[in-house]
Amino acid sequence: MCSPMPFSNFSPTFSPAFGCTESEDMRKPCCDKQGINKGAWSKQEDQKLVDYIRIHGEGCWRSLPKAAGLHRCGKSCRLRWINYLRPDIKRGNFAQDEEELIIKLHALLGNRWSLIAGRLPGRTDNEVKNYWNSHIKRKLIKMGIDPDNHKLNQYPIRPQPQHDVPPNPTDTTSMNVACKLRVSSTDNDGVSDAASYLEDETPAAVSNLDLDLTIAFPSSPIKIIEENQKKTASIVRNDQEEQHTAPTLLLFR
DNA sequence: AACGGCGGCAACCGCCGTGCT
DNA sequence: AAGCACGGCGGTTGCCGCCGT
Repeated sequence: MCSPMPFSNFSPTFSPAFGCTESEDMRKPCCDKQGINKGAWSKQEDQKLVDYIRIHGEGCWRSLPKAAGLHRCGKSCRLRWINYLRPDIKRGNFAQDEEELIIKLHALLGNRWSLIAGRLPGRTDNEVKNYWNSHIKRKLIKMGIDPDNHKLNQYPIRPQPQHDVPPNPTDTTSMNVACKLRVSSTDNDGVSDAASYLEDETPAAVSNLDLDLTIAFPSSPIKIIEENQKKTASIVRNDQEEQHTAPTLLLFR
């Protein structure tokens, strides 16, 4: 799912089908929900799971709880291992570059957290998803950016310079901001293409992902010309003015 | 000090794709 | 071909700690 499994060859005794004989365990429900612990994991449970996977490796999650002496559903064990116990988990705050990468990848892939997390070594999909929902989403909303489609859905909360033509606040379509990506897709319809594009890349290559998330108001040809003239003029303006005329996502400056 | 609101995060739920019988 | 179980994924929930009143 995410980064390559460090324990894939963890133990020479690893057998993917450990405790998973067809006659005994195949084609049975995941768990009968009876006598199954739920909720937070205790240290003892964590230790049991870690110890078991250290010896036997991952595989056959359904039979794992029984084999490891855990009163948990296999899914729960898998989740606990992947999201918390794996030794390559990078815990702690997200770095600025990680945050930027998440935003860029989300613009490309949407809510495909496992794909996004796969580009962030040591981060899990759950962690990325939580960070997006609790931090980034709010941040973007504050900036007047729709976190779902990465378009400007309201004018950024900042004083407007007189020389700029303010968008009609009642015309929401004119407020749309296109995220221009230098990859094959330019909108959500291209997500699958972009996803496959990403999937073919190595993590190292992704770090060079050249995403231009400059945003611009879609307009008529005349307006586009006017935009270009403004942009050209804005080059010689100071940085503060430039922020008003060329609404680029601040995060990518 | 007590209480309530809020945010962060771990964990669960339910669906889907895949592979096996 | 159909049915079933498994693994994986995204959405959602609920607990817990922090902070303000």
